[in-house]
Amino acid sequence: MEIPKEAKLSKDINTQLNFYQKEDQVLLAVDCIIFGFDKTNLKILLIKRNFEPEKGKWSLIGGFLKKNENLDQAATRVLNTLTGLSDIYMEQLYTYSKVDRDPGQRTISVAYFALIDVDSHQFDGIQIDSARWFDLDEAPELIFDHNEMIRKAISRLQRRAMTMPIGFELLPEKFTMRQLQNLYESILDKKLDKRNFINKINSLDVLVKLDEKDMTVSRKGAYLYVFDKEKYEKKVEEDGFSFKL
Amino acid sequence: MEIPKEAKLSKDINTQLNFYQKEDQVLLAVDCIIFGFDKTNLKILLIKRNFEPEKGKWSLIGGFLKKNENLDQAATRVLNTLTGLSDIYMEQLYTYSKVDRDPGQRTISVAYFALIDVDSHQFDGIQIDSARWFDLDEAPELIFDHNEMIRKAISRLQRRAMTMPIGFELLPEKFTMRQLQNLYESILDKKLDKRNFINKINSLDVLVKLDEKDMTVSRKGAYLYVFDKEKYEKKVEEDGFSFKL
DNA sequence: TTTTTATGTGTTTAATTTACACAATTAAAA
DNA sequence: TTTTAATTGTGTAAATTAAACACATAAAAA
Repeated sequence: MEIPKEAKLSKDINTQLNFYQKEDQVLLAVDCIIFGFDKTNLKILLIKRNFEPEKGKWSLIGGFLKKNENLDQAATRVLNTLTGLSDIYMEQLYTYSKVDRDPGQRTISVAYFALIDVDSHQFDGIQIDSARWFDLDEAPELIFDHNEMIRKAISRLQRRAMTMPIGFELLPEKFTMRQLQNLYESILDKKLDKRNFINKINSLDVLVKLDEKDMTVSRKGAYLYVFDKEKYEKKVEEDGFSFKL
Repeated sequence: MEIPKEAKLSKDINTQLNFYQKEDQVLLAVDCIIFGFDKTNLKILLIKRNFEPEKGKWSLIGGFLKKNENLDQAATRVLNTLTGLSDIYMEQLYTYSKVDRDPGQRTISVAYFALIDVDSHQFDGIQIDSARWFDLDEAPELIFDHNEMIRKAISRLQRRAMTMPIGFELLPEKFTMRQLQNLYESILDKKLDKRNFINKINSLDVLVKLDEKDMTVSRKGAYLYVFDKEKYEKKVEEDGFSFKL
């Protein structure tokens, strides 16, 4: 997201709890940390700015809140503009407000993170040369406080993955146990024991094992699973079940 | 699903750049959920609004972000204005942006929560503006989305209390084990086993037991403890210790 | 036929969490 | 002076959960 230099801000400064009309107004941006998983590695989607300031530098995608939408809608719109995708898991992360965070103009940014499955969504948006997937540990230096946003997003994702069934948002509908384990290893950035992982997942009793096998992955093939969302929600509703890995 | 071409994406970005002056600006408020503990119950501090809209209704304290401060500073300032207190634990909670959340004007609000010890801080501030402490389950209907903010704040506080040593922010410097347990029971809204609680706390090895006793609390008296912040931070630093209750 | 490569599967041990009860202290009351 | 009442302070056993650990199977490729 670009921030123009010629900022035009109200000069009014008031004490707390005054009539609204006299208060300072600000630009409110949304920036999206887009996580993707390609069956092996966790990645983030970045764009290269082709405009000033900070032209040529890598950045999160972003945009400004419009008058007639809320922040969730703004984040969804911004994501859709870049990728063409809709129905994507998104979650508000944190609001960044350092006075000079954007050298162009006073801007407050609400960071969101999104989870998408790279392979299932063969959108062309990332083919354009200004957007690219980066492995988490290969992400370049970003503009403003975007690196800080990513760090916080990773940490939030790690926590969420342990306590909510959001990992499936990063996988195709059908996936192998190994892919699921790879995903968690990528998110948590550590190796997991295969048998303990599978035992744990199975004990949660929210996956359905298909008869179908993925034969591309090994000579033997690997059984495919799907996440049974209805079953999960029923368990939450009726038994107060909570997904804990 | 729409798939943007390179040209289309560039155009969007340039449009944004060229017409930045026309980006909508908004009022950015901060609202503070102030938790207090009076050695028995967890409470929140509310004020009765003395201005329109919604004059006369109960509300969180709040104010507007000024252009020369960041959100943390705004929240600190707002809290200080009401209570006269500084050096208070505060944490950003969530940003609320429903289009018509404030009937007066389009306003986005960043919620913060604060933790203070009611008894140690005999501040005069709560006399002004019809401020009052409410037990959590006796809080009245609030304006706008403030009840929703409180629900989220409670849930965040519950999580934080289990994983960070923030409970001590709600207690006087010296406290008894029973007071600490009362605090956790209030926060988590459930009874805890006395012996298990004490064993757990002691196993963390971050409290110092004083020779001093609090004689007001029972005929026998109860030993006073203090949280050894330096020791805690040293453990975190050197051993990667993490506070888990 | 052998090699290669990834899948699929259980048990034992350690660590953590939970359940649970009674003696000690001392002010106040009898 | 003795009894009563209220609250503190303390440990162990059982249950649950987490962690460590190895080999046979399938099937394509060589």
